[in-house]
Amino acid sequence: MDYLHNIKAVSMRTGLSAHVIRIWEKRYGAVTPARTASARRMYSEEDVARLALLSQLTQRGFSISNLVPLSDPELTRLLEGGGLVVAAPTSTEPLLDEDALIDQALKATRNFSSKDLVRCLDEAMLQLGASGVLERMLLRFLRKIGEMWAAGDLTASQEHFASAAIRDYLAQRAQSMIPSTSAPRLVVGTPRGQLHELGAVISAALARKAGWDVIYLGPSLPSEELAHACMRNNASVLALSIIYPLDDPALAEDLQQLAKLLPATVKVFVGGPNLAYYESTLIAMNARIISDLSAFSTTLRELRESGSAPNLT
Amino acid sequence: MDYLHNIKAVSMRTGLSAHVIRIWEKRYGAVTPARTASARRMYSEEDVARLALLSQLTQRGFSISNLVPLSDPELTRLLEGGGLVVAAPTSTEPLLDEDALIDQALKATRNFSSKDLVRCLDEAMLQLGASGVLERMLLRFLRKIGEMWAAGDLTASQEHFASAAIRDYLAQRAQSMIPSTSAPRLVVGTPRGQLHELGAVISAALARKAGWDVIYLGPSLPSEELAHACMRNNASVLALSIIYPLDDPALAEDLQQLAKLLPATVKVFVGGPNLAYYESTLIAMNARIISDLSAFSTTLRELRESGSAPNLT
DNA sequence: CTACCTCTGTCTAATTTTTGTCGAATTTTT
DNA sequence: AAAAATTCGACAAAAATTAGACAGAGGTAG
Repeated sequence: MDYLHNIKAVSMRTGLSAHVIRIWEKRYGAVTPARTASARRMYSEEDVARLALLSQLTQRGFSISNLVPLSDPELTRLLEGGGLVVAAPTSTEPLLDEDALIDQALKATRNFSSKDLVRCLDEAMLQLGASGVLERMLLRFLRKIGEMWAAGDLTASQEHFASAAIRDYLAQRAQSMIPSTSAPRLVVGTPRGQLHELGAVISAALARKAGWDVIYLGPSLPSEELAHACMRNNASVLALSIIYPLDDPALAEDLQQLAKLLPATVKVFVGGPNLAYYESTLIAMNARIISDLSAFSTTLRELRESGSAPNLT
Repeated sequence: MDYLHNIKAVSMRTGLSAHVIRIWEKRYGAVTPARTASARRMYSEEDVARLALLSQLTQRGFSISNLVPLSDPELTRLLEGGGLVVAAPTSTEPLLDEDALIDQALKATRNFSSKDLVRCLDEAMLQLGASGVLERMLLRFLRKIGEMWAAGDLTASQEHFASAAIRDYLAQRAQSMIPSTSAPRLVVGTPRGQLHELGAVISAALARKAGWDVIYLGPSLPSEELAHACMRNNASVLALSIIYPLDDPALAEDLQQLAKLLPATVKVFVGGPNLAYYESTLIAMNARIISDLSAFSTTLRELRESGSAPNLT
């Protein structure tokens, strides 16, 4: 019934090293495990759960000494609330507006500093909320990067670096929501030749947040592949991001082919800074152009709720 | 009807050595097999099942002395609740385990099931440890994907999906170690034309684990960009992954140019399934070919400790 | 800006307990 | 006779314990 765990098992389950588990006990009394006759620590299931919570929260930047006085339910709330519950600890910095945050993010990108970029995004999450970051800030950031790149103020490696760092950030912090089994599927990617994946990354995070079961494919997929992935997974939406180049005849052709391959049940959404060149093609294939991410988000929610997705195997 | 097994058979079915089975009986009374008139141990099917459970659980860090007092249903519950495994009963060679995990991962990839893929990776982390997963399993998985893709058994979208899912997984669970300020820098990416980033992802995770400050650039960067990123960040190592195509003359040229652009202080490591085509170029540019990831890992640790990295802003 | 301080995690060393492996002598099975 | 199991004791390796030292990050006061 109440099995007790040795420190090794606890270490494996919580991701904390045995050293840290002991030192937390000694310094802060984080948990007080039972002891065997020979002084081995034996942890209850509750101990393990608490340590797991502490582990998650310290990884997000909370300090262990502040965490320890809290009860388990408080820790849980903190974790779920994304840290919004408790006042920011002793930050005397002036509140940054969206523009300042974007500037900071650009600076971090220029310096290849993932640490600074993460800090900036954390700050932005607090200031603007998840939807503010996804729907507005990151989008503007992305456009800005595009402009600077075109102007030669930013290198491709810096752009790639930022994409990768933001991708990792979103994977880590964006709610790792497990989509319900009834969630409709959405395939995200960029078409062939489109190497910039940040737009797709943002859309994927947004869709996950809207309760969709997202299948993320990454950049540069030919139309057969996109169509195959949609059909194989019975997806009801395909979201594409087009950023550069913005006038690729091969891409227009590819899109036309995509329209032929794709069953009519799959709605196509396309986003990008300036889709004028592809507009006629997109209209012909009945794709919807995303110009506003919050509208995209709303649409996804509506689609999900209207449940127009008869999912079968 | 109740067939009884001799100790050898039990040993093979549970993966435990005959020695261990006996000593567990003697010290802890793990099971009490029937005996023949001449004192041979004869194990029932239930005995075998219990030993198999114990074997699985000890492999995960539970200690045998704690386990023995539990009943079979309790052991089962522990196995299911504590780990994330469904676990086929009683199949146990370590080699087979790794193969089975890879098979599972391939199946998840084919089905575009990130849930299954994550579960499989969690399981693998427990069974093989982080370095086992990074240095062996994922590498073999990657090769297998390459083969299947070449054979037409897997689509590009499936390959992309797996890359993205594994990338997210590693971002989430691999310890988001914050490198110390004195950590030497390493730039990771794939050269121009190389769209498959999984190899680079694995190297990046490995390097982070070895205490390096990793700057991840993602796929397909021209040599100027790679060189620029290295110099801009005062990196001491550049790690490249080359997977497909394996005979691209443009890439060979690009590598030569890279050698010219890169300062001599930057060591170059290159990994890939079969680098014969580029070998002469790589040797000429004094790059080191990675054929064994655990050796790569060791080398990185050594380099870091020998501390030949005068870092400046 | 520097010098100090605290917080936190890592690491080492010496010791003890737990656990797995081995060899030798003996008996049974093939 | 060779192969397989048995028991027993010895031993080696792994894991856990304590205590203390140490280093990096970040904050604070001068």
